[in-house]
Amino acid sequence: MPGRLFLIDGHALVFKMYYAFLRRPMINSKGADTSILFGFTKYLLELIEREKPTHLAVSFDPPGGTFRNEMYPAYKANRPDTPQLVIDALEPLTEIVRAMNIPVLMEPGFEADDVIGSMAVKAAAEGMDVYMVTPDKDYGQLISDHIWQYKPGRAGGDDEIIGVPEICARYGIDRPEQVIDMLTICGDASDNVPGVKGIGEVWAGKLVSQYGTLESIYAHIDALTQKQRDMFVASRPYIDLSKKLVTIKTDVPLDVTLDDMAVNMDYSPVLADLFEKYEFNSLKRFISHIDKRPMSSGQKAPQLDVEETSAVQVATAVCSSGRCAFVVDTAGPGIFAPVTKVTVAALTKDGCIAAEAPASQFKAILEDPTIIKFGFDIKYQMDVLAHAGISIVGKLRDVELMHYLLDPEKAHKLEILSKSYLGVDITQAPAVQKEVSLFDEIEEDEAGERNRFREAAAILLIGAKVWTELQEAGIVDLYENIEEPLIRVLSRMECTGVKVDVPTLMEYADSLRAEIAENESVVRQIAGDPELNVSSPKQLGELLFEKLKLDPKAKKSSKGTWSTDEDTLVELADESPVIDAILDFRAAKKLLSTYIEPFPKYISPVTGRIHTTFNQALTSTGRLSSSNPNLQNIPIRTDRGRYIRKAFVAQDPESVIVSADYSQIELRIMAHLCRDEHLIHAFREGIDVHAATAAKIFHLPVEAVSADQRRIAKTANFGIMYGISAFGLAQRLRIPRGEAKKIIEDYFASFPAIRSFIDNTVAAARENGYVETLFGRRRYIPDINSKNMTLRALAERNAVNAPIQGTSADIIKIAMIRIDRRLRESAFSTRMVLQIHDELLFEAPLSEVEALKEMVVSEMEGVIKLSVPLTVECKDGKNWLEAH
DNA sequence: TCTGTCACG
DNA sequence: ACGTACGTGACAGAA
Repeated sequence: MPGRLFLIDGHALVFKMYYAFLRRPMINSKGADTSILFGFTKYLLELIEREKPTHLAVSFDPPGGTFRNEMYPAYKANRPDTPQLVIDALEPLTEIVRAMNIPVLMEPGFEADDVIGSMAVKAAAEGMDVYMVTPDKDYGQLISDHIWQYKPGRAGGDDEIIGVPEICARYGIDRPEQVIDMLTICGDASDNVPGVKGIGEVWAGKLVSQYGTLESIYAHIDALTQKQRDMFVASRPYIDLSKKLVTIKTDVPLDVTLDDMAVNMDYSPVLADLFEKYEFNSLKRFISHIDKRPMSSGQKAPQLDVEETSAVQVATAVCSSGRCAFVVDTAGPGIFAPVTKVTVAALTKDGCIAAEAPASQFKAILEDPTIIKFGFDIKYQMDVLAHAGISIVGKLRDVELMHYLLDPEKAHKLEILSKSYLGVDITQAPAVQKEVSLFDEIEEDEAGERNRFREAAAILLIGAKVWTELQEAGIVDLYENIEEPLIRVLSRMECTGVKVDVPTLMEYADSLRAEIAENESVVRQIAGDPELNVSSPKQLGELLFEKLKLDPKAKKSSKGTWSTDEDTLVELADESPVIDAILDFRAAKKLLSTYIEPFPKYISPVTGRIHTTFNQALTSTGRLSSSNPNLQNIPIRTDRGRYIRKAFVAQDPESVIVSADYSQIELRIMAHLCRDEHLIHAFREGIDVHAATAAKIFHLPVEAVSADQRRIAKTANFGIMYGISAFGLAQRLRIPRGEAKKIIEDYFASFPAIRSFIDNTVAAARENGYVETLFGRRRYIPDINSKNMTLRALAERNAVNAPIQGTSADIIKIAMIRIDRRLRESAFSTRMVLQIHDELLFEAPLSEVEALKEMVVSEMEGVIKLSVPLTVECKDGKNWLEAH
């Protein structure tokens, strides 16, 4: 019978999982250690998915001794005691394996080796391809044309398949059976198998290869060197015993047939119950096809029972369980809105209870460092509670943020999570109003619809599940070391705000308005239409390409409308003076309508400052974003735009703005990730990296690189990180496509490591379904296998870019956390006010500037040691413009 | 609400 | 033959 039989050495795999999780075990919500169960089960499910076995069995060592102990009492005698965790895992594991319709092979008196060996030989004789899944080298002796050893890889590494050629090469022998002679000679300290003392693997291999068998070595013992002869003779009395001990039996009588081992993925509903019990949330996808069955044993209809009770009772339950969920209600939007009430939920042995009360009644709980707080968008709640004189102390488990780490591109709304994690509809709007500007009208009507009790309970229950998923994904560290502490840092920054000088803005507004009016009239005049709306792309398109008949080569965009973006217009600049007028109009209008006019309304009457919102659970790559208003896109690239930055000032004449920014951080990260020696060298030596790139691709000495060549190299460097195409590069550099193609070819020829980094990263995305940053932050790339070439190409660019952009985001987040801590511990008055992806902005008293700069630079540069240095530029000035 | 445009890293 | 550099947010007009 043809097919693929996988025989799993259960004990070996259990021990592997025991050690894999030793440093950071998985603890479920009941406090039970599920590391081994989870690791083992996940390995099985992935093995089935990846290798598609037709037949499968797991073998465990039986309790009690085996025939080897009878013939040699010292066998495995000096093994350390089996860890309790391993012992405890065996029975539940057997239950899981059985629920997966996989037979458990166990024969009293024989080890798993013997059972697997016997089954392997038997099945191979019947025409199966057999894979013995084990890391144990003893199995090498069983390998044949139809039997392989399938060696599980170390964490993250690939599994290794060892066949006849590999095993022979490994020891330098001719036939796999000689592994027995090898093992006999070498002995096995951990099993107490004596072997020939003084002979190691190298000599054993040579001798076995030369003489064929152990017996033949003894037959030719006179041909050995004196030393070797002595060693073999000394071992003679017990060498036969050793050989018996290391020889795996292949004739154990077994009842199990091939049919019994046929893979049957129609799993028992019991399995779903077990996954529920152990909280294997991330494994449910493997059994989703059975999950849908109605009314499997013990499954309840989805519901969310919350008993509404008194604050005192809830407080008691919180203290005894050590955890709670909380939801804050405010009168109106914004971080200065007064807190109206707080709802707290807790678990008791009878279920979930919750109570609402004025914030002050829960102050003790919220400020108790020993209580774990579950919440949703905790940063906002921290902001508003701070103004009510309440701080949130202790561990923070923000359901939104945790879920963001699991898959940043999924929706993180509470009602969606409730549906998917609990099967419960909690009705209406998210737990907390977000992203509403300070002075928008308060939305009425919602209050009656929402149920804070249910929301708080849902947060608590979802929180436990999402937490186990973080453990399963191995990204608890990312949460606890980066995102969780960052919540407090960002909250402080939001509450601090930044001072914007309105008179500076207003003065500028007047000159911009004049410029806008002037250009508007020029355009209207040329158009011969006093009604023309210059801000309307549609009207502009019609003017330029129909009325004025300017080069109509571009008619792109989805709806077939004329494109009038800056690139298009610049191409046409020679053909009509109207173009320059339009461009000037647009530039001035943009500044006025985006960066000047809206700003006064964002100034808080409480602080006189602007308080942006940093969105921590939004981007696909791990960056922050800023909104209401966005302070991460204040102009800098043009002089007239940059002028806006003059309005970002320090609070008083005794203070200044300090700006610190990473130099070329993404390019440095790429250099580190791809280990390209030329790039690394340039950064280590402090050489201008774009010039160095130009020198490589144009085959010139660095001194001979022209400004234009450097510019081209700089564009190419960025392009590479974004997943360049010849078309894109050509367009950006305004050169023919052929030239762009040549540049890209020369680039990859000059930096071959980058080519393979890109290929490897795309391959990893295909293999795992996701890519990750240096700190383990994930981005899933589902389109990597799409048949749609455009989608797939985009997915490949994302796969390459996400680890670079994301690692940079991780690094500056760590810097922020450490700087924030130093600011507080060293009692600086300086406050961190903004983060702009690779730049941090501070407001500092003059007296602190020097100490601050030194501290900030050293913290930012010292976040992590890469193969290239991280360098930071730090300057100060009266305003943001001068601090650059 | 969607689209086009443009500000930033 | 196809589409064409990564990640954001805000504004104005069109629908």
